[in-house]
Parts: sequence; structure tokens; C-alpha cells
Amino acid sequence: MSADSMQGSLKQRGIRLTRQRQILLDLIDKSGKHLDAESLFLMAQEKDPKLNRVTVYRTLKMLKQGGLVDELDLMHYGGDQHYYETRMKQEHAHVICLRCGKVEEFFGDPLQKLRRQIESHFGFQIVLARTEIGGYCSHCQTLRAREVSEAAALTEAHPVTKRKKA
Amino acid sequence: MSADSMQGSLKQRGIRLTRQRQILLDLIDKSGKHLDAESLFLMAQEKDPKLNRVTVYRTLKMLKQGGLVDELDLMHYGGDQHYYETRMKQEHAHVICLRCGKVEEFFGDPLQKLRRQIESHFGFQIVLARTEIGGYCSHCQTLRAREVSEAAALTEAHPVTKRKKA
DNA sequence: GTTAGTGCAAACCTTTTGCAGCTCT
DNA sequence: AGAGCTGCAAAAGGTTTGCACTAAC
Repeated sequence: MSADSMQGSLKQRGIRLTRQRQILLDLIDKSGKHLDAESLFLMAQEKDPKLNRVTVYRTLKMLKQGGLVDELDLMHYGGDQHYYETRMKQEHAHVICLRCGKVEEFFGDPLQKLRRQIESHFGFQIVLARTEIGGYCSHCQTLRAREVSEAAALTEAHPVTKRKKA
Repeated sequence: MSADSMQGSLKQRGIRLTRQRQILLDLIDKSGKHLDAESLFLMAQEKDPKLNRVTVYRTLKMLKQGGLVDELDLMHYGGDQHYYETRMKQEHAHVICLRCGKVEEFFGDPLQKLRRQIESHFGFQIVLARTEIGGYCSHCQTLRAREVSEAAALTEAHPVTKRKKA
């Protein structure tokens, strides 16, 4: 969904297109996916230093409620914040490497089958679906094996930074 | 996984079975699934009023890292806390009603297929997988339709409680 | 001119951390 | 005895709220 079609969608619902929202919509649209609120805020602040963090949260909430963006957790890689991506037509799973943080997207019939089965099995009306898979990407598997054996060799494992951002 | 086999698993790793942990393991095991830290804490406090919230968090973290429990978000129904369930042999999706909060579990081949496809497609080594689906259960679908039309009739929609616990 | 939206500060919820003292083995 | 665990207090991370002011329509 483009920034333009987002704007249209909002206008129809009588939601005002403020300068701040235009900046945010623009960034969400053109930046790659999987932004968290803080990153979006930092990027937005470069365009408008007065733009407040709270406005970012309020805008994301509005877009989420309006179904224009999806909210992800990405297995809480790097903290408990949420990530956002503009809603796509096609449902997809997020596959995240727990070592390097790379996120892959997987489209494919198992997801559609799952959806249909759940709808018919429970008579359930699906609004949101989220599949997140954590593990090690092909590149990190070998590196990780080495790390683990090194860690075992030491008396004490070296602690891993968990919440802090770079 | 029973509280007994959990205890065995911990003992093997040289982890001490303190009174507090026995209480928590017991509660996690026998109570239904999908407990959050605060509920577990409240239940534990009835058995030992001195038991601290922090101990609950530390225990859950340890069990999660040891692969004895799985952590869920349940689409952030009722807040941003996490929910825990004892790990099952069979992968399953969680289907949560956004109106009444009921959680159903879905087992079925699409999940296994998805897993296999992702492993082979990306050469990915899966450690954790989570599928959460939000929507309306068969019972709530009709009730919800009524609520929505009522809300539309009013000048202002009645706010929905979000974070607070009862 | 209305009404919705913004910024600011302060609150909030959930979770983690530092440290002194206690307890399991 | 000694490592590991607990409780307490305090902090942190992420997000929301109240309110006076501003800006979009």
C-alpha cells in the first residue's frame, strides 16, 4: 500500500492529513519494512525536529486500527517493542534469524490452507494472522555452532546484550 | 510436560529446586495454559505470601531458556504482557477471539508443512515457531455485528478498556 | 469556528537489575 | 562452605494519557 493510497483511505474516514502524518506516512511507505516506533521517530525527527514521539505512537495506533499497517513482534528480537509494516495483499510468515536479526518473508500455500482450515474448523472469522519463526539462517548456523562450543569451553558464558539498542 | 519431568530436567542441569520454584512449577503444570506472569504471581502468593514478583519473572525466563515453556503474545489481547504454556510435543496455532478472549488451539498439517517448507526453502534451522490468529469466534460474531451497528448509531463510541486488569 | 490533532510532562504497565542476605546441596 | 537463589528497592524499556495550545477543514 502506497503513501498515496493510505492518504486516500484516511481522507475518506474524515481523518486529517497533518504535516506530521504526511511525514510519517511517507517514511513508512518508502523505508523498508519492519520499522519500530523509535526508529520511525528518529527518522521523522530529521525531517521535523519538533515532531514528538507521542505523535508517532498515536499515528501507528491509528494506522493499525484502520488496517493500513500490521504490527509484528519478530520474536522480540532486540527487545519487546513492536514492528510495523504496510499491509500487503498476501499473507506471509516472518522468519527471523536469532543471531543476525535478518528477517525473511515466506509466502506459500500452507498459510492459506491454515487460514481456511481454521475458519471452517472453528467457524472463526479471522481478522489478523501472524506467523513468526525464529531460528538460525543458513549463514549463521555454522557461526553459531562455533560460538556454542567456545562458550562451553569457558568457565562462564559471556552474557548477551538483550534490550539495549545500538 | 508434567511438573515432575520439569523438575527432573532442571536437576540434570544443576538448577536448584527451591521451595519457590516448586510452587511455580506446580502452578504452571496444573493450571490451564496461557498464564501471564502477573496471574502466576498472584496464584503463587496465595501459597507463599513472601514470594516475590521478581522470582516469577526469573523463573519464567529460566524455563523459557531451558525450553520447558513457550512464550506467547496472544495478539496482545488484554495488554502487552506475555503468556506462558508448558511446551508440547506438537506444534499448534493459537486462535484468539478479540471480543471474549477465548483461546483455541489448532493442530494440523499446514503447520508442519509450513515448517518443512521454510526449513528447505531458506536452509533455515527453526528453533521457535509461533502462529497467532485473532478474530471473532462463532459465538461472538453475531454479538459483534450488533455492537458495531449500535456504535454507529451513537454519536460517540463507548471506549473499550485496554490495559487494566480486573 | 469547530473539532481533531499536537506537544509536553507525567503516568503507566511490564520487565529487568543491583545488591545484601538467605538457602539449597 | 560456597555457589546459587531470593527479596527488596529501584530502574529500565516501551507505550499511553491529561491537558492546554495549535492547525486542518
